[in-house]
Amino acid sequence: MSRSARRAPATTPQAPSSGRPDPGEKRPDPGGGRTGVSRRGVRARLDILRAAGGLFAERGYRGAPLAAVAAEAGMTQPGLLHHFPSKEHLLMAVLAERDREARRRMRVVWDMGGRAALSALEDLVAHNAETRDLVQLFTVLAGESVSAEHPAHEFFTARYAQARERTRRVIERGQDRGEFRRDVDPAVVAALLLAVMDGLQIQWLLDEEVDMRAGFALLVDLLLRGLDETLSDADES
Amino acid sequence: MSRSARRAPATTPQAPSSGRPDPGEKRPDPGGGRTGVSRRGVRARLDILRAAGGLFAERGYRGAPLAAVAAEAGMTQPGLLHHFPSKEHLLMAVLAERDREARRRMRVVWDMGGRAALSALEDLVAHNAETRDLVQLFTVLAGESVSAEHPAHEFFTARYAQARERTRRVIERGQDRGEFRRDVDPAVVAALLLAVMDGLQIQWLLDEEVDMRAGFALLVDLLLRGLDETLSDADES
DNA sequence: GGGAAGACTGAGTGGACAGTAGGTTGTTGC
DNA sequence: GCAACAACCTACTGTCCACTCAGTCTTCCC
Repeated sequence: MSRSARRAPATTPQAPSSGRPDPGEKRPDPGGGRTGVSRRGVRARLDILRAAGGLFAERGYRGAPLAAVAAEAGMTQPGLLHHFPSKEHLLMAVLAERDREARRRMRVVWDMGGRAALSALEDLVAHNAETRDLVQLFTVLAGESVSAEHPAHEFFTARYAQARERTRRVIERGQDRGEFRRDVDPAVVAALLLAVMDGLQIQWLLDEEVDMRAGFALLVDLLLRGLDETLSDADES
Repeated sequence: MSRSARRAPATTPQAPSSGRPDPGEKRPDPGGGRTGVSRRGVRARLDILRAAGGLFAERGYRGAPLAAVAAEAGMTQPGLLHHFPSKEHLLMAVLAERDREARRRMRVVWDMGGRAALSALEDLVAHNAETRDLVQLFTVLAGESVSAEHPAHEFFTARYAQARERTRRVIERGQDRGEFRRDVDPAVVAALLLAVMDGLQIQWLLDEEVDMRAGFALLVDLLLRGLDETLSDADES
């Protein structure tokens, strides 16, 4: 009778790995046996995901009751649970959905390398400063999920590990091209870049006066100066 | 009959501003009327604050039931509520307590200026890497409290504002001494420094492999190079 | 247009949890 | 040692909330 006796909602963001069809993914052809999701259902799922994204961002996962999400989506709470078998499944679906959007934007950066990637990252930060909802969702949930038993803990652990890995490769590519000095650890630069983005987001969310763009631009400027291959003076005090 | 009809626990961290004596603050002399806190009570309060600090760090404020805190402190839940009239009061007391410790460490940095302060900050980061509990408490609660209606929202807003302001002055002092270039905004540098500390903490808490010290050292190195008064070449591409 | 599956609703259930009431035990100043 | 108050405890209340059940309405393929 324990709470976690039901089917676990899968730590990987893509799908709750249950027998149900992947939510939000419209099946192109139901085939023969009239099984799947109706057009109305697809719409309802999108409404729920949108509502959940907003409320989780505003109040956090634990602070947002399912009934509030359902009301925001224009239905009752059991109605919502028809589409997502549990609150945890809903959370993972929201993360998968929003993560897809975030990754699409990051791909622009990851596909480049060196200096170009850094200025693409600056553009991303500028874009983030316009989309408070998405930023707040990930910041609030990342903070909440530092606790080991939070349902999104493993999601964020994996997400950060991957982001660091890909960003590290971006820096390495810059080194390979001779744009950056080789005596700094690309992994450390990657962690630093991600840290600045997150840290500035927290401050910005708490106080809109904080200028994320200026802060990140300063870091990029410092990196471009400090990592410049041509200026490698060896002054180690 | 609303939940918030009871006495609000004060947004400033120092005291719940209620008629009760300031918790955790042993009254030096009860005077005449036999009013105050017994030696046993002082001990109990400290136990509760320690337990609450640990559990709030582990599970977050909303995720940690009062009964669990009480059990950890060796008493029942109503026993705990004898010392702290509500969970919210307890949270503010924990924050006040731990913040005092954190400020004491920051004072070393703030009392200095320029380069010396930056290396003092490095020491602080190194110290943080040894005290996971305190770091996790503030990281988890800061994330949770981004939501506007979180009880600690205003606490963290004020805390960050003050930290930025004091760090800004540290940078300004460096400029006044001629250690740093004057063409960078000290407020932006301050936000950047705090952002890196927070961002690295999140990554480190999710994955201990992340090297906070190396990340912060890199930033300081970049700052020392980039802000060096003597090397002010005016290459603005 | 009939029927089967999907998309719901209203009315619960059970458990977790913050806070209360009122009584009992411990401590301390006189 | 004895008031008086602090420091508890047991038992309870009210509420919130995730989730269930049993049924009704809607969609959509044939």
